[in-house]
Amino acid sequence: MDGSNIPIARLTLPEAAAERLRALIIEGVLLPGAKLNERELCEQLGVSRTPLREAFRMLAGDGLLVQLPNRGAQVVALSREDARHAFEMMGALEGFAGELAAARVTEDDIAGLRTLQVEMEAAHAHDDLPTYYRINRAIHDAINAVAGNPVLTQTYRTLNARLHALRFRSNFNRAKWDKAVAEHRSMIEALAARDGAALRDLLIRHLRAKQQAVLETMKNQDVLGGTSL
Amino acid sequence: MDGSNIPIARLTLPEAAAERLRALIIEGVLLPGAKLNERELCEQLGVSRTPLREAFRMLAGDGLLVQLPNRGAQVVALSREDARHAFEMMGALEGFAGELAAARVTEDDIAGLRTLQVEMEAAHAHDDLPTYYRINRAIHDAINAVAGNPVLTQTYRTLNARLHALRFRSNFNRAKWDKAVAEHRSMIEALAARDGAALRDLLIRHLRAKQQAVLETMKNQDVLGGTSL
DNA sequence: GTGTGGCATATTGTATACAAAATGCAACAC
DNA sequence: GTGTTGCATTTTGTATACAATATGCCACAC
Repeated sequence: MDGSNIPIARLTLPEAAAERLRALIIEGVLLPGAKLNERELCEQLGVSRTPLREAFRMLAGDGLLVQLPNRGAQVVALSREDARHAFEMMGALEGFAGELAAARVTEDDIAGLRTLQVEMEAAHAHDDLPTYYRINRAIHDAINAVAGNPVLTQTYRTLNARLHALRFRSNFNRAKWDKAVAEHRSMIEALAARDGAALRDLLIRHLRAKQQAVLETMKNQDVLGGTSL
Repeated sequence: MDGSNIPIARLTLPEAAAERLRALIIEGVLLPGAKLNERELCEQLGVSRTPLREAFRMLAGDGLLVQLPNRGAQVVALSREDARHAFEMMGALEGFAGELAAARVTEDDIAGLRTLQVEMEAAHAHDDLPTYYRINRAIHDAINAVAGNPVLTQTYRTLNARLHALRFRSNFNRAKWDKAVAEHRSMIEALAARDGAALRDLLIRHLRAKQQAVLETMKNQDVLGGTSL
């Protein structure tokens, strides 16, 4: 026996529904604050209310949905303060991941990251923004993976999803892009040098730049929504 | 209108069931690895399967339960590695909370913490372990509250619950107790001095002591359970 | 004995039915 | 007009019924 202990993944309906909803939220099809009508969503997803409601509970646990008793679920709408807290936490998580990664990184890991960096520079040179975003995410995920702490990775992913659900359109200009690419280069160098403190600082500063850009775009909607979490 | 915008908290059945189950798990009535039979639990909690299953989803999101498709839910059984990762993460969270707290603490906060410290020393002097535990928790919660980041607090609480579910009985002796009380004293001093780095180190070291004691007791059950998260 | 097939039972997964609460609207009072 | 009451409708909350899967056991072959 022992097929490597990997039980073939058969998605149950609540899991499938949650995955679909998560995507809809992160892609911005379901916007922050949107009310989710159960009956309506059931028809669209082709499931009955029972599994859908279980999906709601899962997403609420991830902080993507807010459920109000007798008043249904709605997509989380982070206030400016909420976003600030989420980014602050994200900085701590990324910084910690960097420290761990620097302590545990292997030569193979570094080689892999250097490849990603080359691809990123290419995307940058070709003005290929979608590819840049994809590789950017891959690099950050890789650092997290190198950190080798599943609890951290899980927390990071969940919070990341919540931030993506913000649907920010920060004014992304050439100067910021150039800077970001350069920062990634520095990160990989810090990692290769096993300089945890430097990598930590780089990651936190890197994120802070994004945070400021995002919070800038949220300036006006200040007291609007605002949920507890 | 405006009754301070505090909608009276009416617990829905899934929430109530989840709260009850969470308590049962943390108090050790439901032990790690225990299989949860839906029908059975329904009778004991006096709810039907629908709300119970929603409660399961919530607790699974908190990492207190593991759900296997078609095979039901069971209380999470952390492997030694899982516990190590959880503690590692916890250290990062507490350390970060300490840094934030040092930057944001007010004189009132410090006064409150000093009071707690006095109570802790009293409990220590009277050999009152339950009270000590209560105040210990209060101090750590207070530091987290002073940090002023709800996202951090939420993550901290959730992970803390998972660790408590381990049901460790680390050999707690007089020497360790003395040391712990002294460490708390140092923490509050570091906080009063607004020395974030020092507080961070103290909190991490403080936790590491507990971690080592716990992992020690888990030495034998090494490869036994082991869940993914 | 060991292992296999197949059935009965138990358990979980999903859909639906019914209950309770919230919502919207119209009639009415003032 | 403004505000309020009560009812019809919609929506959510919970229980239950039915379907699908897993589990345990026994008979049987070898």
